[in-house]
Amino acid sequence: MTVLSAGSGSGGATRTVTTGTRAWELFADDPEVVAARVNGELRDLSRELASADEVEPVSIDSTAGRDILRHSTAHVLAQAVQQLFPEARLGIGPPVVDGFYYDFDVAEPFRPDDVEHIESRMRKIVKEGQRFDRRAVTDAQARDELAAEPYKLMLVDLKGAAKPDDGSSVEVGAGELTLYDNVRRDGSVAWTDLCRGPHLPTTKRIPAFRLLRTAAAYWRGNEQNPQLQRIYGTAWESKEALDAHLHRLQEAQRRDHRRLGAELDLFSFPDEIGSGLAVFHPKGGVLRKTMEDYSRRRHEEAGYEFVYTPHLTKAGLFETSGHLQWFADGMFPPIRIDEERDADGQVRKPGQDYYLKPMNCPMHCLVFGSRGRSYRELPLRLFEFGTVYRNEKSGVVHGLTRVRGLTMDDAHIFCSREQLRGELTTLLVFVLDLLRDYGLEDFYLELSTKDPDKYVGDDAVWDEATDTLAEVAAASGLELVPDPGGAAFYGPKISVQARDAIGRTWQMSTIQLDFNLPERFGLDYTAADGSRQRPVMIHRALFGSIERFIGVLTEHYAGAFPPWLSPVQVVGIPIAERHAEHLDDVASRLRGQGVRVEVDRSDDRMQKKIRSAQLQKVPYMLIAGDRDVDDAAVSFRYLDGEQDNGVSIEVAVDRIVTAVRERRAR
RNA sequence: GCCGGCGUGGCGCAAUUGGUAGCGCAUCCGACUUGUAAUCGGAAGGUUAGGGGUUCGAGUCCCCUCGCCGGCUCCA
Repeated sequence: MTVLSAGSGSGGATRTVTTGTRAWELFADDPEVVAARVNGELRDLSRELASADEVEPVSIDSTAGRDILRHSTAHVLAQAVQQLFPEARLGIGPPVVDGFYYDFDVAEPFRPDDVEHIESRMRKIVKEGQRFDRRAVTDAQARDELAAEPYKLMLVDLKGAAKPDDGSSVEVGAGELTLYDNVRRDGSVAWTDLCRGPHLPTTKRIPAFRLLRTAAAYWRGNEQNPQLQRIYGTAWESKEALDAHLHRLQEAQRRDHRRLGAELDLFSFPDEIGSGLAVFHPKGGVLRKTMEDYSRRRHEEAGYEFVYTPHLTKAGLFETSGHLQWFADGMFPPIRIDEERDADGQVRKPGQDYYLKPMNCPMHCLVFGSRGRSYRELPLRLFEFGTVYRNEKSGVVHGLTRVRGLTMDDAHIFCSREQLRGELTTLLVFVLDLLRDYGLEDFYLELSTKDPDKYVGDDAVWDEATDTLAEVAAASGLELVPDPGGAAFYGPKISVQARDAIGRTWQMSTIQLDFNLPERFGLDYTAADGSRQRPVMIHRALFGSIERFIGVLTEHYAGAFPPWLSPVQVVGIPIAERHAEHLDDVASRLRGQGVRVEVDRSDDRMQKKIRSAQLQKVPYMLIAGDRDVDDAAVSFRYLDGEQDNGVSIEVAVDRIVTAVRERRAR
């Protein structure tokens, strides 16, 4: 037998033990070890080993170890729930990122104080130190023991067909069925669940956990299935790790763009307008305008041409594009213009349906098709901050990240097949460069490829395009995550995922090939040899939606935008009223250089003014008192509390203007 | 769309078993003029999201609508 050190994957000391040894005997002196990886497969510490086995300890603070901890905690949750609510039927209880959940079928949904009771019952179970005891059973035995658990019975029927992505694989694997008994110290069985394991040796080995929230969830993730009540929780290898996680949750809350949007007076969602429809206030407006202006400039430099198209169109356009056939339920219902009849009842003007546009591409196709096109015009890059409306389902609307009215920084590139490779290469570089300029640094790519059952277009073109995307992605040096079958029916796609300041990932830009729309719109151009050729179309958006991008940046920066984006860049704070004039002079010099600056002339005390500017997250506070006035200087205070006193006005203005121009962090 | 929770001045929160809607911040006015995160005093501000019902009486109980929050499903 070979015993490896945790996480080593290879090497390690070789120890000879007899068959029948149990894994825990090997790691008895290490309390962190909660399971074993035997020949690459996770096993309970109590499982017997064979002499040829390669055994690696699994530590509770490893990824696999935490999953086991969380899954075991989910069992404790389920036991607690069934003790308190004997009629509750069990769904599934897998570990998820940073935690776990368990689904229950109960007559009454859980209430907040139920959760408290459940949690304290769980603590009792943990204290009891129940052993997790594995027992292999036949299908018939399992059905017999689980007769009262209809959902578990369904899982038994699904055995082998369990999808890895719906969580059911934690209950049943492809091999034999197993039950886990929770055995008390006195040998009595407290509770049993269908589960493939592995588990912690005992409940006592759960160092720290917390129940977080309840919610409804469809059985096996399908809307057609009944809804179960889900309880979410988290569990960690130590109290400190749990606290750190709860602190991260708090941090995410502190950064919530909905909260910061109100605090910083950036935007709001007036009930009077409707769900998912934002208005930008002056401070959010200047932020947005700055973002857009910079984007426009970069697009201009990169050879894009600007177009403008209306928000509303007759139904026919979306019949041509196919949107009405595919996505009608995501579109707002039509505005019906009734037909008009004359006195004789003859139709004078036929009725018409008009739709709010959910996408800009059909309009851009019309621009391309508005006259004959030459190969000399390609690639033709049409750009628009195009506002679109999507009838998002009521339950999904969420701050700025999921809205019903949004503005895409949308472009459609029409090029020849020969140009595709070059265009995609420069495009990806352009996209990443621009995102970096806005302060996102950490990316990975996702390549969505053909769903063989659902696509249009020529296989050869698909292959070529997909290969090109893959090459371009590889050349970027970024991590590439394949998403097989994830492409839309009309073409493959690369999406850029960005990690923010606290490590969350957001889907940002998409670069999507389209073999469908040029066909549907009958677009063509005259090639050098005089033949008519069909262009390939690339859809691309960097921000995705500007609203959402503002939301993401707000959370990324926790509202403390870098100077170039900050709605108010400088606040002048006079120590006494007599110093205000001096700051007005400085302010007007800054304003002359395009800096957004205010002088706080309120009758608050200076300390209060600092606090106000701090809460508004203004990057530069310029403070002036007698000393500064005498020296023709100002004193800097930055958001981190650092000061730089007695800086000459000359230097101060230059420092700020330079930081803004170069988009520096401060 | 589904399940649950919630909706009280601009914001954050109070309001015994159904019995006169309060507080802090912000706002406005006045006083004060102070070197790095909250000076003091005063005033104004609410048909308790909207509509309907029960009741002598509803912020509180019931129904509907709208909106928000947490999930599920969805996201061209």
